[in-house]
Amino acid sequence: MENIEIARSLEELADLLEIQGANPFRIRAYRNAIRTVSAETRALAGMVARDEDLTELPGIGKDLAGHIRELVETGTMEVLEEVTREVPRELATLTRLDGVGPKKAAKLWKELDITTVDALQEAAEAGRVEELEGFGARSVEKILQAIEDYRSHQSRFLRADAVQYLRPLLEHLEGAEGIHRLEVAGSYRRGKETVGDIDLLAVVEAEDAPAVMERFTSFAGVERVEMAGETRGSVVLRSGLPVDLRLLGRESWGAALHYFTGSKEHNVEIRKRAQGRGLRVSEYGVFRIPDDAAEGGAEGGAEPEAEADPERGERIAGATEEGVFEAVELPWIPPVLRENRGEIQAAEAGELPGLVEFGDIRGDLHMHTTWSDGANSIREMAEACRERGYEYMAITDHSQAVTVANGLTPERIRRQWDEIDRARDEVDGIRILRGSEVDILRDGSLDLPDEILKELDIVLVAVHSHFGLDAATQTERVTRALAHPLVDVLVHPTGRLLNRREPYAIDMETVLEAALEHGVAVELNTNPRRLDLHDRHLFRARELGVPVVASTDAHRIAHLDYMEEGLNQARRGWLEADDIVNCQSYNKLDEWLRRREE
DNA sequence: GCCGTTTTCGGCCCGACTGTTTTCAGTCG
Repeated sequence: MENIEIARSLEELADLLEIQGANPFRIRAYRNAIRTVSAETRALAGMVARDEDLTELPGIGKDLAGHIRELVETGTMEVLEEVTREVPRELATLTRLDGVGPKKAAKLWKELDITTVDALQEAAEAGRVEELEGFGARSVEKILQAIEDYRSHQSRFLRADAVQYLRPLLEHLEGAEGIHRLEVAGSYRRGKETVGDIDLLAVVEAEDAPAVMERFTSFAGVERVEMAGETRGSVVLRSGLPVDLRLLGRESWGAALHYFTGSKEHNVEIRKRAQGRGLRVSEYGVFRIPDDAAEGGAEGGAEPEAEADPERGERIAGATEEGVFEAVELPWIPPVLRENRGEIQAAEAGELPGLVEFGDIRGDLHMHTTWSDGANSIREMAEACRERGYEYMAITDHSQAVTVANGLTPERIRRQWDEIDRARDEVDGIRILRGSEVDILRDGSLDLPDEILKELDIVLVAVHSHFGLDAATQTERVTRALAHPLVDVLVHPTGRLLNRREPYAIDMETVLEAALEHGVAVELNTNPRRLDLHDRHLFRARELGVPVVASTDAHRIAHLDYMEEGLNQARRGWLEADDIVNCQSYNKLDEWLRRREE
């Protein structure tokens, strides 16, 4: 069982418990555990099998360790069975709707016996929902809109797509009177491969705020305005991309940038850390909590806490992000690392990684040409790589089994070598390696004979068929390929296509261990639709010492530019130039490639 | 349900906006 499946079961449990009205702190504990499980790079199932202590993991205590163990061993959890006897399983999906939380879901179910999105839509259209206490005509309107969004836009936006939709809005805002600074925060700034929405921050003078908000909501590309308050506005663009804008003063810029960059998990840790130092961190700044801030229970709940002034206490930081970190005694942490995956501890110990930069890349080792399914010739690709300042490159067309991509037979490969030789003569200043993206056949054998592989400078291997094998078989298939002595790199290791295809079932921990054992590298495929391996597995590869190749899998010249943005994923996996094979000089690369001759 | 340079008991992150409310609950980020 994969960690993601464990997380999913725990999530279902947490959702249902919340609808049931369980202790909110218990729910929070479950949610913390879910984050731990999904962020963990080792397979929990393996830990269970080896009888390792799960309570070592943060947020997992005796009870949750027991639940997870039970889930791994039996496929279910008694505690989940128990809840589902009382609360219908499907009810959790209602809370996926914008504006519907556990309380409303519970009410819909108890009062109207609604458990599915379909039933909710029917009831809402029939006018039954707006009669409920706490609901009204406006709520129903929002629920119907949320249902429509849910059906049309279940997936997140590719970062690369979001960039396109966002650009005109940024230009529209940059021309506005009264905006002193404008920046995109959120998961976009953290370099995530997909974004759910866009968080914009702008510094404005208080008197300019209404006009700026008006300019934002009146942008021609806005399809509808969700809300527009004094400091916060929210719209949906025609592309479906939701965009939030927050207006703030200069003194809060750093605090707000930090706060809205997230991640939520990172922020929670920072706030806890601040609290331990007698400080309060919010999007407005860092404040010293005044001594007279009553601890006491004497208030008897008479005075509503909501009245609290967000600016209370002495402001000690907030204008810059550096200042916010400094207030909690940390160096500035790059946004790509802010996922609460150990960056705070690393920062404290002065051990933040020196993240890889585009300038560190010396070559691209995965690309296609007109020989298989690419659009440009070998020579054109070579010239384009040289223009990008690379020292070396590899031509890696498909092998024969991938017939849809016009894969190369051994005979055609030999002929291709002649053309590579000619390109080597014609294009100066770059080393052209002869390679192949060799198909891993169903049984884990390779699609080309050893006598061909031996004469290649670099051998990539990949799965392009039989995605549906069960995890054990798929893992066995791939690890068998990695054990072949002539293999250099496993490319797009999980096969995922963002928003289109889930990774195939495979135990990546076992695959990475096999790669380490056989001296094989794994790829970070920087195509924005793949970004495969993803950050957690890159992090794990680095931890184990498995080398990584970052490559574009370009099928035309323009795709060579995927490298720059794609490296966000490498940075999110904490990779430094030393961890990446194609950041090494040609001599070092050549040395590594020759290891297989020994 | 988890956790411990305030604590093994009593805490658990902070604030804005909306809608349906006459003072606040729910939801979201």
